Amino acid sequence: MRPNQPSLTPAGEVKRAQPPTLRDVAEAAGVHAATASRALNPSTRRLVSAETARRVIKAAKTLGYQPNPIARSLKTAKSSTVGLVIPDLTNPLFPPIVRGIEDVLEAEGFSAWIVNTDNDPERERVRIDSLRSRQVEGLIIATARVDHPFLEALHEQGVKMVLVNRRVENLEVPYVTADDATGIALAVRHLADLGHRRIAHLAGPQGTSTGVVRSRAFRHAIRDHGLEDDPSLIVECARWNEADGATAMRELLDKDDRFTAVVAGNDLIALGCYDVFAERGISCPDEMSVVGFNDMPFIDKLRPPLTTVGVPHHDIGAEAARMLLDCIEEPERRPRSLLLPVTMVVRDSTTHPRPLPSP
Amino acid sequence: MRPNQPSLTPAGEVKRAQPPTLRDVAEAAGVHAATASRALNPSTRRLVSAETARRVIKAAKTLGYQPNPIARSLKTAKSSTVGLVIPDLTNPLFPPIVRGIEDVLEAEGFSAWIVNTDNDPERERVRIDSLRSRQVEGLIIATARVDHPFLEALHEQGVKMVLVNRRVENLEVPYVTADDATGIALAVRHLADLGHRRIAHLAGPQGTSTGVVRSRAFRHAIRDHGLEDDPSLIVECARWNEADGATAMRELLDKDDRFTAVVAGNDLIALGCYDVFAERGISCPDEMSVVGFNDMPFIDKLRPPLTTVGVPHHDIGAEAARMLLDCIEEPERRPRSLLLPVTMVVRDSTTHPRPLPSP
DNA sequence: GCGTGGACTGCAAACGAGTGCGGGCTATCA
DNA sequence: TGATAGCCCGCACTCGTTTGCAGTCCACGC
Repeated sequence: MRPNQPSLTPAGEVKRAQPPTLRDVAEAAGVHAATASRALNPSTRRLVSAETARRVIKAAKTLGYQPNPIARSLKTAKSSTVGLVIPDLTNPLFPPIVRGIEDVLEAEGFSAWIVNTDNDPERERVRIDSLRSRQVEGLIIATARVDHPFLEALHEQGVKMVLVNRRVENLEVPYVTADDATGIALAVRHLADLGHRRIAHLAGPQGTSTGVVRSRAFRHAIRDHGLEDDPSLIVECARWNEADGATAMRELLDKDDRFTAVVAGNDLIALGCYDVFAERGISCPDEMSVVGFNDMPFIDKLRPPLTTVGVPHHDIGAEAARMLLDCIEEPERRPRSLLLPVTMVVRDSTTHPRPLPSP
Repeated sequence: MRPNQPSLTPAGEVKRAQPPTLRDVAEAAGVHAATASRALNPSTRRLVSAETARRVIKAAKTLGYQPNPIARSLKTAKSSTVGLVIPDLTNPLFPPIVRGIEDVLEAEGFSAWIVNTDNDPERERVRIDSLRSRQVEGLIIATARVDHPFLEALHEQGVKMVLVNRRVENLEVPYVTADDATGIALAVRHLADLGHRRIAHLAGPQGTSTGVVRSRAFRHAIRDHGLEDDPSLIVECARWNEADGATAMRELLDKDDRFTAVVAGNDLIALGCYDVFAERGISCPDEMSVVGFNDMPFIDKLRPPLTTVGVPHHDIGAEAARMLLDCIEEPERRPRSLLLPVTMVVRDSTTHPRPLPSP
């Protein structure tokens, strides 16, 4: 039945190609499987004598015994596994976060199942259900929207989770995000220092907390610096990508030609601006300054290198993972969230505004 | 003991918060668990009467029954899981491949464990061991080197695997790669057509099949077009990244200033060239043309947009996954490999050579 | 009327590890 | 010497599912 049948030794016993099991170890050490189990598990080792523990451990090592995590999970109802829910892995924002998460999980003996939702709620539901049926012990979620009933339902069912990059309104769930408000304030100050007075904002989707926080911070910063406070200078992008960034930029240019700088909701939206500049022959930064957000990999290689707000992606992932592990270990702890510091990364997409042509 | 204790109904029975099990379904349908199992599994459903199958399925649906994959794996020794071994997820080459893999796996009810090796052999060994102990049914490997004893050992132990982007010498293991040789031939022809006669090559590491195949194809193409065949124009990069690409480019420029174009082993190496151009005030493409390889995301946004060889990353992943599933389903089939077609993507980093300054 | 066969279904034993419980042994003390 | 406590260790069951085997029931044919 099995492709490679167990071969018979001359003595007639079956030589198993299968990896050794706990019983094999026990037998080799001359003890019962239960004893072997206790000897191998540090937290129960005190229940066996030092001598037998030593024998069992040695036998395990010589046999190359590896505990079967599936059997262990079945018995303990713990999987040492968490789910990681992101919109799309090919968005360069996420790989560094994922690495941060995995680096922490790995150190604790955990692993992550990654699922992509493509921002489709139905797909998200299906994929999360599948994660839960795989007995994940918690979820790290990067797809949260401001109003997200499904996540609320999960939370009420007691599913442990941590949000990254996003928050959900009225939901007592820990989150880890960059300090978006400060980042935007830094960006606006940078432009104001350069002399810009009329600054536009291509806001991210207002269905995401990130979009809301950043655009609110933008309005505050404009007022704090006494800059031109014109609501029509704020346009919302439907999604966080280049195409929608370009669309918003075109809309903005069509109705107003007097602003000299743009704060983009994130780097991809800034990329969309670049596309429109190319279309319309606008030179950046001479005619228009742009600031992005995130400092994505390779964004420094663009034409021109993008001035942006640097975000500690790896740390965001790492902190989120650590926080989720904390929640798993002590379920009674109350949620604690984290805002990670950002930095202003000045490159070549921003400069002094060109004096307006005299009329 | 358990944090949320099972609550008691007025009747005194225990209301379990736990998800329903197969026995619950069986009980609800008035049959034995074995029968329920057969009814729920399409391939054994013919063993039970249509009527009971209907009852069981209905009961499962009303209870919201989800089979426990852990218990199933323990019994069947199949995990519906494969391992995916890559050097580093933050290399933009991999996310599209990963998506291709997951799209196929998901459709077949499989999932992937992703591990990053950072090209460290020891780390690779540990991570693959951990995958195996998690009972993965096969591996997709993107970290293969030309000489890779560990992979050979795995293969001899009967571990099913598929290589992506790479091959291993003398190893009968299926692989899926881009048609590297044709890609390089296209790149050289493109430069030859533009009038370049003296073309350099920043080869990838010769410890990887990709590096070997591409540099061999480069030498062939140079001869086929009757171009200047100077071995000193080929420099090997230690790794496939920007820093090593830049190092190689500096070395090349220091010893020869008469070549007018470079074929980079991949896009990241080409990025390294860009850095050196900036350092030394060389203008691209006016003074030096560059061709990359892979057509990474966002590489079209560079200064200047990179001419490169387009590779169907998503398809590579998808085909590799399909191939692995085939190997799992019919272990006796002989290995079959795949070379996927590439395309020439001409952008602005290549142009006619500038006539050499008259002496 | 009895044997035969086919169609279902239940029983019980697995898969590999973890764990409450009890039994055996030794040491200690009266 | 006998009772007791304490330390180790093994027995047996459990997690949820699959599956070989055996049994039941009914219909059919000789």
